[in-house]
Amino acid sequence: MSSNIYQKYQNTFEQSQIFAGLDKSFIIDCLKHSEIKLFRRGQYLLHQGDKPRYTAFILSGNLITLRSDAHGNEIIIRLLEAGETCIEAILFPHSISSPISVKASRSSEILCIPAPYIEHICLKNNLFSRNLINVLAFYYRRAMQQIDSITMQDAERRLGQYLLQCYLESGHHEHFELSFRKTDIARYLGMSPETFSRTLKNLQKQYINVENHDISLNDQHALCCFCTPESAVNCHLIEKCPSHTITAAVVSKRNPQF
Amino acid sequence: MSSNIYQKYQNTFEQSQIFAGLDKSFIIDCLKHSEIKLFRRGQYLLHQGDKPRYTAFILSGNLITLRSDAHGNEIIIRLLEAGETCIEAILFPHSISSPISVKASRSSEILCIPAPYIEHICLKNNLFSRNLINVLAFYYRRAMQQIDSITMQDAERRLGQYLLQCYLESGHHEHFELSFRKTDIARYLGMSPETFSRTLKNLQKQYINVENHDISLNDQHALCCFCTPESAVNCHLIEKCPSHTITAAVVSKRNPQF
DNA sequence: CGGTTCCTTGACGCATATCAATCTGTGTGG
DNA sequence: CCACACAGATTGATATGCGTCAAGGAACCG
Repeated sequence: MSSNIYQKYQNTFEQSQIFAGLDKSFIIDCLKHSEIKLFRRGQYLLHQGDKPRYTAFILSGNLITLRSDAHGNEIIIRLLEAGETCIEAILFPHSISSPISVKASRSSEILCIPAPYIEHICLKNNLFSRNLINVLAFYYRRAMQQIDSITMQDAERRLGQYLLQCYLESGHHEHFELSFRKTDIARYLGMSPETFSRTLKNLQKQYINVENHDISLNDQHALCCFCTPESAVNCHLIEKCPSHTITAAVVSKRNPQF
Repeated sequence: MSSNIYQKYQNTFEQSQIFAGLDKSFIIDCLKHSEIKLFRRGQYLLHQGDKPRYTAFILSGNLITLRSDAHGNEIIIRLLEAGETCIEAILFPHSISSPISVKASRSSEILCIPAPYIEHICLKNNLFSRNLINVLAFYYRRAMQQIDSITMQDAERRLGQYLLQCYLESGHHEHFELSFRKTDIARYLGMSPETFSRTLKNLQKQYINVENHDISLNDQHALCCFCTPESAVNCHLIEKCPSHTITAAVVSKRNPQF
């Protein structure tokens, strides 16, 4: 039973940060203590203000984490793919109210790992708690980048960086597609859907070709001008890249004080 | 030696999140493996792009974490007081380059806890690694709030919320002072120093009195209109508060889906 | 095929950044 | 102790990026 599920999603487990390095028996034990739920598009896993009961691991589909204010305005914090987790940060310390909502952006199979079990394996398994620390640290750093880019970069740079990231995550395919609705990507990048649309049109003139949700780069290096130290890490064309040498120079210019 | 230092800063240790619940011997052992350094105003503990060597625990003074782009523009991620830590998130996984710089905003005594020792006690002491998870989760949630307020709130609301937070942290003293330079607070709140200055002047007309870095509230509830679910948790005047009932209603309106 | 949701496009206004000048406070050295 | 210097803060004038409002168009789904 759990074994079947393990095999079906083995790749997803192995490539995830949260289960990295953990063996089959650990994951199967985790599956036995958890529940798999199906969420349809637009359905909520958690509402702002609720107390979370489990951590969500995406087996398939996409989730969105968001915050909304009293006027109903929404801002999207994260766009999640299979193998990612959310609602980890809200379990610690337990019994706090959630500052975010989580909803499915398309039909998604979610592994719901109960909060008490998470606490249990945190204490029992050092590798798991180490993984959890890595995950939290990773998303915390990503949040810093978001703050940075929202305050210091204009809409075009933000969108360009996002597209570059999609390109790199697609495995350097010059043709890829957006996994989320444009409205959601817009809110994730801190801009209105209208601005998103206009900005994409501008980029189209210079770097890319857009057809609905399909993006094609004019050439391999089309988006290189949007490279950052963070995205450079995931790029395996660095050596040949004209703009990377510049980026690298800027970063290494600074010297440690001690 | 280490024992003297422990006694001098006992309160700071006990009230910190990272050492919460850990006993004297643990902290003294930690002191023995660490080094106390003095940083003067403006001096850097870490530059963007460097590999961090330790976690910084503030014994006294103030630190600032920031990011800067190629043009020299800076944005401030956190403003830290005694008892807080930074450079924890950057140690996991180890040997990544720092996405942030850290500098002292005034003369500060910093306990520098070496990265290898942190890793060591993470594996050895479950309570410590639990604390670390709490700390990371806490700052991650704070970063989400920052993203939220930068995109959805105007300058006046952001500054009002910040002042309310200062008021609450001061222990509800109607008179308190800003612990940081106004320029730095401005960049932390995602606005220019000029906008900060103008916005503060606007608030002065209605809610508060400002004299340099000294702030006095017109009355206990002067800043209540800037209350959020996050700040409400730290407020012990909630029952009597006119605006809180409204905030509470908004939050509890949403129902869990299951 | 009709309806709904999502996306696009245009016109307009505002909040906030930027530039530039002045003012204030603080600390330093003579 | 005063005067000078400098960083920080304020203030005004101007520019602009982006949000908002409103309407039209395209794609999708039952």
